[in-house]
Amino acid sequence: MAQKPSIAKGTRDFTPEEVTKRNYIVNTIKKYFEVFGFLPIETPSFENSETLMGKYGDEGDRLIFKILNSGDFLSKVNDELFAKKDANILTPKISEKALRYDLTVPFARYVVMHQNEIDLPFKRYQIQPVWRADRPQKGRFREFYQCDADVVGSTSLWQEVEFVQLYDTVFNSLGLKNVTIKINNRKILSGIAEVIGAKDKLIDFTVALDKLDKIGEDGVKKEMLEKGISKEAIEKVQPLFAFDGANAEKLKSLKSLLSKSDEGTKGVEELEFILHAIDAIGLKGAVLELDVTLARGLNYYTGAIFEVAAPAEVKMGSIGGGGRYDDLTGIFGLKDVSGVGISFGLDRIYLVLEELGLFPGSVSENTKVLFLNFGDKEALYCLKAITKLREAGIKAELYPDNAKMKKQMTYANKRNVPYVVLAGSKEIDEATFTLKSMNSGTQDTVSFQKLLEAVQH
RNA sequence: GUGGUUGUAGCUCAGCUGGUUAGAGCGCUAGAUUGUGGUUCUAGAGGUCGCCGGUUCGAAACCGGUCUUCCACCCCA
Repeated sequence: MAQKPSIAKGTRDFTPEEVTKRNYIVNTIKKYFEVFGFLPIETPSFENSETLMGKYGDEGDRLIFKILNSGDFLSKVNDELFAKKDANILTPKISEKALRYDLTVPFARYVVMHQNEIDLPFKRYQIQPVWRADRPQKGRFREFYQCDADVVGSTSLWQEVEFVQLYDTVFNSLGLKNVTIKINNRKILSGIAEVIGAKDKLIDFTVALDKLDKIGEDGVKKEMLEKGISKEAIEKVQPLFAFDGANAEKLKSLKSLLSKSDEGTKGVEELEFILHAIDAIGLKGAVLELDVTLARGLNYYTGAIFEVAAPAEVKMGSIGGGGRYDDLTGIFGLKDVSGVGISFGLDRIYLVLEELGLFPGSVSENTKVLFLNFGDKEALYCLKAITKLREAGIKAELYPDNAKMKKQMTYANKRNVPYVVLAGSKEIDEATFTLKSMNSGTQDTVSFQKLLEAVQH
């Protein structure tokens, strides 16, 4: 006897109900991607390793799933190499492909490879699974879907404005009110680091600042000290910790803080542009909030940074994120193509909607009419009617076996089928059908036309 | 990658300081009901106690390893 089967860590099966609900989210996102003018593309689930490696930092490299070479994958490894046991040297010898880690880097590769057939600015969306060799946690899986929309070939800040609208539109349509779209600008972070004289420590500085709401002011200061940022520098950032109030006030104090940094001032101006535009247009349900502590790990962001936080009552990490990257395709040799994009975290949105009970009741795609099977002659009679119902777009099916009636009825009941049709020799002789409503328990013997009408609404 | 946590019937879980044949509820199958589901009643099936090894006269229980679950950190959607 075989062992009980299992699935790999951090992966999941999806039941028909779950897939239906996931489709509901995906279809909503897809609809608005298209309404906003984005075109769909798809890329392979695995890429050449050199396309992915080194694009996400050391931490990212560790989390990339590597694919073992096919055939004799040890053929390029000699004893000397093997004896060293150095994974960094050995890995490229035995693995030349890797599973996609996100959709942005493959998109950058796509743009470079298809540069001659793409009309800039190019707006694309992509909804595909990605894989990370992470330790699973709540809302963290090793296989999960990203839903990305990006624009390349335009530096216009109107794109950022539209992305904020897109986030607002999608989450509003999903019934998810009170999401917070946090926005910041990489140039502001750079500017702050410059002003306090810690420009070489930009990454450490932003990573520490990012943790403010998690470990508090003292925790952040402690981490900055540990990373070698001077006490005087930390002193100068003090205003950031007391940052509060409306976006306009925040902008004002940022302006004075960064007056001596060209880059920082540029960042504030960009942010101001976006905030003013959104202010003038208005949002349906989301709140746009300037958050100077928002950093995001990906190193390629150069301008605006977005992150969407779920409603406060749900304990969940971010359900979306994105930003502006001025030179993403530069890593593949195509200079001066600016991009900006956002991502929706499908799996986390699912968990949030589930927790808040926001899935509409009508997402089920159930069969509407089940015809019971009393034998081949009766089944043929039923299938003719079923064919006509299907032509009318009604989900109808025949119970495949001539099983006991109780069994067939139980099946209909469990499947939550609202109507059952019984047609035996009596009905065949009269050219009628007995239609039973499973909800009320009542039944009537009717003509096909009446059956169709009854089932149609 | 670091630290902790979890695993017993299809599901949710009991199972005492190690001691006969491992239990419950729900679900499942059959019957009461020969062309009628949900409710009720009756009966029944279903477990190598995650896996491998060790301690012991004896292990679901104790020990080691491993896989898995969930959580925190790291990082991130």
